[in-house]
Amino acid sequence: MNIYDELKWRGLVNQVSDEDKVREYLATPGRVMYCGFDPTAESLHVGNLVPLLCLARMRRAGHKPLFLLGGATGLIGDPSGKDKEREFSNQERIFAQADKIAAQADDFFRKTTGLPAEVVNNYDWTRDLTAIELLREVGKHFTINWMLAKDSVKNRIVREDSGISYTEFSYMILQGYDFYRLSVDRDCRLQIGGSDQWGNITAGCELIRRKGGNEAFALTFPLITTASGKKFGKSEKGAIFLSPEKTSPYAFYQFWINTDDSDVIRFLMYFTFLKLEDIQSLERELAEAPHLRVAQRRLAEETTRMIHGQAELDKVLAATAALFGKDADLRDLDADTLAAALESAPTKAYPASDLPDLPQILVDLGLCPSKGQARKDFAAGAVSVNGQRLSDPAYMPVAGDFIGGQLMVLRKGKKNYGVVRQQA
RNA sequence: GGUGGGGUUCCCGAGUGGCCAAAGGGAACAGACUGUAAAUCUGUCGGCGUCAGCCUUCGGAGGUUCAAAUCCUCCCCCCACCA
Repeated sequence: MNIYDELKWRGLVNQVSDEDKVREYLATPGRVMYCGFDPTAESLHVGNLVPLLCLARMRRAGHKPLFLLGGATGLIGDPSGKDKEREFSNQERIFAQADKIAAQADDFFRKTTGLPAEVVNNYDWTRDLTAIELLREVGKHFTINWMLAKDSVKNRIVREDSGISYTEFSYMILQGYDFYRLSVDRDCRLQIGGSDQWGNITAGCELIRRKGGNEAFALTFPLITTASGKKFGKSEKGAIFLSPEKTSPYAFYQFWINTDDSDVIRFLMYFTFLKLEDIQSLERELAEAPHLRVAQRRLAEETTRMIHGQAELDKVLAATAALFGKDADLRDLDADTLAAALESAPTKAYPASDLPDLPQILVDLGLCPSKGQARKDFAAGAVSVNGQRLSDPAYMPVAGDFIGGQLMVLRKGKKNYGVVRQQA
């Protein structure tokens, strides 16, 4: 099947500049396409997964996707989808973040396609561009009238309270120039991106056309939403990052396994490489036995393996079985298994002789924001020690509460764990 | 520059001298029910606390008062209309 049609049944096509021509373009293997990522953080997050995966899908379909790192555009600030002008962050920081993201992209491509990522950085061709060159070679091809009509600009001009700086206003020109350069240097004729990138992408198509190059195409993905209308990709604790340093594999897996029934089938299409018939069979299982959560498990496994690898997934599954399994009595487990299961849970060590009270420990572990709240949580029956609910905040743990003489497992709510260790 | 309207606890938004840690809604957290889902119901929702109370908060700085988010003065910021 043409990769374009696969994107289509997965529900990943929001807008295309020319459906027939894009399909035709993608019908021949070895085609080049790109998607840009501005290094505005030190790690990509699950919100970047759709475009990232799409590049991998392209390669798996025999094409040559480019991962464009926005070293230059990251210094400017994309107004798309933002209702306010943003602060600059300094250049060193952007570049350091760019290095991390490049490494992350590389890791992702090796895991999903077996080959390293092909990373290009727009700073490389923007760095030496003079203002005169930019204005003569690029600026001349854009009319202000046309630029003002773009949603990203219009939305900001309409707002009396924010406006848009000339810097951010110019962002689309730089991104357009990227596309132009890649079309000339790499014969890249397709740019993909989130739905908010439509204006920026078509700016590139327009520039390429006006400068007399090949016709170029735009394709955007839909905005990923959840059935409940919440923003996708945020947990209570904030964004879910792909970097294990910022979001542990355990937390990553938990994010996916908690997906709503009403979202999970869609997400399997967006975020996995599973075939349509496999997803349909999961859909049937979900309908027949929702409590088994087969679809959610599969989604969490596929995504965790994709990002963190099989070895990390195995550890996460062991931890999950220990903490949420049917007959998981924490006391039956040996301390080592438990320690491994709770590897990513917050841990605190105290001298055996000088243990603070439990509310203080909950605060230290970050499970409760304050001691007052911790006491309220005790009163509400939200706290358990080694799997046993405990309602007395004044309870002082004894030696026997430390499994294997080493660790005590605290839980607040249904799924917030912390580990207390005894210091010798 | 002129005139008018504003800045309240995470967000929206009431409150115009004591009954205000401040209505209501949202978000969030927890409990019940479940399936580590959704919906629903219940509770909590500034900090500390031996739950009596203490401390901090209503743009900022002063002042009036026994007592201020509420009154006065100055300052900062935002919005609307006019120039």
